Amino acid sequence: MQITSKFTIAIHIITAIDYFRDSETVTSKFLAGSVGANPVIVRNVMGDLKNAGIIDVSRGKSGIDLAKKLEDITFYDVYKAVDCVSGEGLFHFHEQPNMECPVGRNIHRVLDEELLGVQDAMEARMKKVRLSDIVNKARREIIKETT
Amino acid sequence: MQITSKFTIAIHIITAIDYFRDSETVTSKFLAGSVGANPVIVRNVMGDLKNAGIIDVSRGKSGIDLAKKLEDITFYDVYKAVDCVSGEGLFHFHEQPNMECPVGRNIHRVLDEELLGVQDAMEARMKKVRLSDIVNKARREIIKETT
DNA sequence: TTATCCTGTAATAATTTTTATTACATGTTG
DNA sequence: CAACATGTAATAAAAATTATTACAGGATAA
Repeated sequence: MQITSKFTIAIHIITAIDYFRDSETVTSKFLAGSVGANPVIVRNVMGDLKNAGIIDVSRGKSGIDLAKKLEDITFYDVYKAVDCVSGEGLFHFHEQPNMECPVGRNIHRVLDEELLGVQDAMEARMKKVRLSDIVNKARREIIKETT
Repeated sequence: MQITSKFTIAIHIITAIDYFRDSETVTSKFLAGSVGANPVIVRNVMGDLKNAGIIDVSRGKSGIDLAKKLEDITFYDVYKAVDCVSGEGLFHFHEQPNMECPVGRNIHRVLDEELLGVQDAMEARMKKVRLSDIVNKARREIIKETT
């Protein structure tokens, strides 16, 4: 299993919004072209990012913009915004342990604490990555191409 | 997305093997009963654990046993054994970023390093959880039930 | 204000991944 | 040899992810 591509799509979108802010009118169609996915997928991710207060979107010809400074957006914010692990947690627990069995009826409670610890460690790391790091790095890479 | 239930099944299996070691002949069918999954699923997980040197399995009536001490088995060992994230990494990258677009053709390279950092943090945490912790806790919970 | 463009969202379908099932060959024990 | 278990392939069922179509409704500009 893997974490949905909605996450990398969201990061891609934010990067593109910033990068093309001055040169293009950024729409879901434009972004879909850059991402290589369907415009509706992009609009759904845009909706998530909008609800999370990360981007500003309005209808009509206005275009899309960032609602926060890149320094103030972390991987974690985006991960939460697109709801990568829903309410279920990072680990999918097998659904029907046998309640007649002493191991079966206790394993869930026993494991949950440790599983959550692992998830917490991942999320803590995500809080340390800022979108400004990503965008800066992308700009450097793009400049490097032309030399 | 979530990490496959093969992982929690594997932990469940190891716990049950240890718990029932003295009182039952532990077979894939027996384990499948405790886990609440198909015996073939259990046998596949058993195969993974066997290949990783975590359990000993033999055909015929011999039963299943642990190949290592519980203190020497970590979440990470099990996670690697059942190949939770295959070769692809924890994050599923959208597959077709547009190579005509400066953002599109650089985003993968730019993100990969940070995504790997997150994955590493998760795996590092998994290396700290020992199966002995789990089994001990399970035994305590089971004893608590009877009081 | 009206034509145009774009977002929001529902409904549906296609694809991929997980999980389950059936079947049987092979090895082991007594 | 008989009884039982694992190993594994082939297949199917179920669930999750991603894509597509369609259209209502807000925003903009002439």
